[in-house]
Amino acid sequence: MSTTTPHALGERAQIILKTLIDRFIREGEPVGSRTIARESGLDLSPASIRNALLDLEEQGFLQSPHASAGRVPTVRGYRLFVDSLLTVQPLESAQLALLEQGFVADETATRQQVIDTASRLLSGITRMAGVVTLPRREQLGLRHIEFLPLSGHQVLAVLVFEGQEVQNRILKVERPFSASELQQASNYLNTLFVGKGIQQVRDAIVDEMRRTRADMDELMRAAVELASVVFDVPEEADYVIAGQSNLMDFKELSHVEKLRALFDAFTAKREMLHLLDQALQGEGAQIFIGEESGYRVLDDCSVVTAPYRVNGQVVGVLAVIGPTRMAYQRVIPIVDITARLLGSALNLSN
Amino acid sequence: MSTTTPHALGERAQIILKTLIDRFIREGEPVGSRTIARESGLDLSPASIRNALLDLEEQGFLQSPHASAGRVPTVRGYRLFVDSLLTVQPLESAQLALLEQGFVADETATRQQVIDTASRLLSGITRMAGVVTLPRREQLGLRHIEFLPLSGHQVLAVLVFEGQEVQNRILKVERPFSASELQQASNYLNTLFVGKGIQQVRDAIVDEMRRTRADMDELMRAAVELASVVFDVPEEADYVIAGQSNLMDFKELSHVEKLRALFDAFTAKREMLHLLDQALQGEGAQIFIGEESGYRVLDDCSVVTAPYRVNGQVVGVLAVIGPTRMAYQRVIPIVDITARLLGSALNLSN
DNA sequence: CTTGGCACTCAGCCAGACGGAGTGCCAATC
DNA sequence: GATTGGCACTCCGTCTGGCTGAGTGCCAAG
Repeated sequence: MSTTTPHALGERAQIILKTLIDRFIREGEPVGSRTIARESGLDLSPASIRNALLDLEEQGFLQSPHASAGRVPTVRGYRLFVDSLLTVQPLESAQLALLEQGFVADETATRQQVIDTASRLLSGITRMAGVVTLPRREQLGLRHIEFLPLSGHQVLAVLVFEGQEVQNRILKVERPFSASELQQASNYLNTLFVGKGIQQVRDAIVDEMRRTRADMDELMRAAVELASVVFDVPEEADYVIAGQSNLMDFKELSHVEKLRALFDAFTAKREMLHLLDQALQGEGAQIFIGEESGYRVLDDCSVVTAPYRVNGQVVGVLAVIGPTRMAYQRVIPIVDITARLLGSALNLSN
Repeated sequence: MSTTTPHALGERAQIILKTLIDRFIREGEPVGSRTIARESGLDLSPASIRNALLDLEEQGFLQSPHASAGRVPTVRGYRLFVDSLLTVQPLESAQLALLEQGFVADETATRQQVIDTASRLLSGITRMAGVVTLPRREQLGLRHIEFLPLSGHQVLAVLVFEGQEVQNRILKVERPFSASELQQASNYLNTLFVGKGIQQVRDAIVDEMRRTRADMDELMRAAVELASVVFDVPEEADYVIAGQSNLMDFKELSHVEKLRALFDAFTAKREMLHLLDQALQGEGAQIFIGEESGYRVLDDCSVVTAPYRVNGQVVGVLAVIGPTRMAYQRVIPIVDITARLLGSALNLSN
């Protein structure tokens, strides 16, 4: 809003800003001119640094908590840092090993277990909160559909998707169906739907219903009816979170009220899902710093996200949530690699 | 350990203890003699009260945080209070209505949804944390078993139990089975197992395997093999928790480290499950006060539990977790009634 | 442009003082 | 013998003022 110039910062200013943020991320306390003079490698006196800091503050990259403290990055400062000052560290081999072991090919692992593992690993390695959204079925191909008779007017529908996803739904039906009727219905629907994504299936259902008139027997019509009920249920997005309590250790979040609001948002899920959905759209890793997320509860947090793929399709997002003062250089590659590993762990089972 | 006498407290002492604890539960601050003199209705001077308090302290029902504060109940004091001093309040009708609405008969609700609702209601009404264990399949009768062919060497097993419980498992198999083979296998197993509890099913499997020799064809043998794999998987107990963050508002828990330990215990689940398991054994409502639970993280908490039933069988537990200073008179009936409502909500769908 | 010097600001910490709440004990009273 | 008023004492919480250290902004000299 009050942006005045594109601010192509001079190299000098960039170095100073970078050392300041580096230091602040490491130590968590406002950084003064003397410190920067020592650590920047610039061979300038504190006084000169002070001048530069004053400029940076005027341009909105820094601020001081009070008159005689050092300086602290603003959201704007972090943004610049992340976008162009950051030197992404390669992942430490110990942590890489940890990740790979966590995803070691285990054919018996359920989808849920794999997802849980992913978020636990994220939070464990970063010591912050790890989030993984469940894969959106919308994007997954259907492997199998089956109807089973329960008592009288209840039918159990079983949907099997790519990527370890199995889904059950109990339906009420008008008249009882026998096992063999349901068997036929399942067979019929399988020939129609297998391999398609949910949206395609829906389209196919509409098609079938249109063509229904002449060439279909009553059973097939019933089958399509059932299918239309099953696939009509809108998918509810959801996610798994781990390591919430890690966030309690950061002093910048330790205000009880804020923390509580944050935790509540985690369980309410709605706002969180909105945010993660944005990350789903984008291509690669994405970072939301402080207020950028647009959600009050996240004002003091940053969110580092990366989408993951099954069968080449983006089906979900993982994220690390922590204080704005987080070690972005470290977190970014962690999220990135975990996304890849998770993707292939889910693929593997098709 | 250092119990000296059965301590049949005099009526006088009981009244004083009760008013003190009542007051402390309401206000959360150490209670002094003057307050009790005013509130007990005993028409005694503070000085007399002081004498009585001194006795109660010596007998271990009270303690003072420091020399010139009022007094506070010990675990022992709460115990006595809960066991014999407590006047259980009937549930306010507003809250009763809330509960009943929450469980309004909804045939389409899944087991998971019903359980979630229960724990949310518990936490919502008590403003503390609500916990509900998932129903133990061990106790539930099997309604249906089915095998479905997936690709090549994978078979999907679907188990349907009483009480909305559906369970999927993907199995590896030695040789591919055709759909009709699996159909036959399912039929066969259904005739053997339906209506039985898991343990009975396991027994039946062992039986079948013994009788296998002569009168069974290869397919049936395979069927039993499959079943033995499916039912061999030990059930992992689990629970759902809601309103964790409510606990952050209690000053007695607000020490960050403790709170964090507590939250971690909630997600680690192991110790919690142990405790809840004890409650499963007992008959009715059960209360663990402070250290009575035997788990360090719960030292400053009390847990009020009640088991719930499906088909007359106890299959799970619900609990409210809060600070030792909680309104037991209010919480006990809430947990109790919720248990009943949850039980019938789950029953209803068989 | 850079630098040393300087006055100034401000948070954090310590020490001391004070008031309030509540106690334990004792001697007087019913 | 239980009950009570009186009293000295303890201890917490809060407020105060003073001090220190860190860091600043500005200015004038290099």
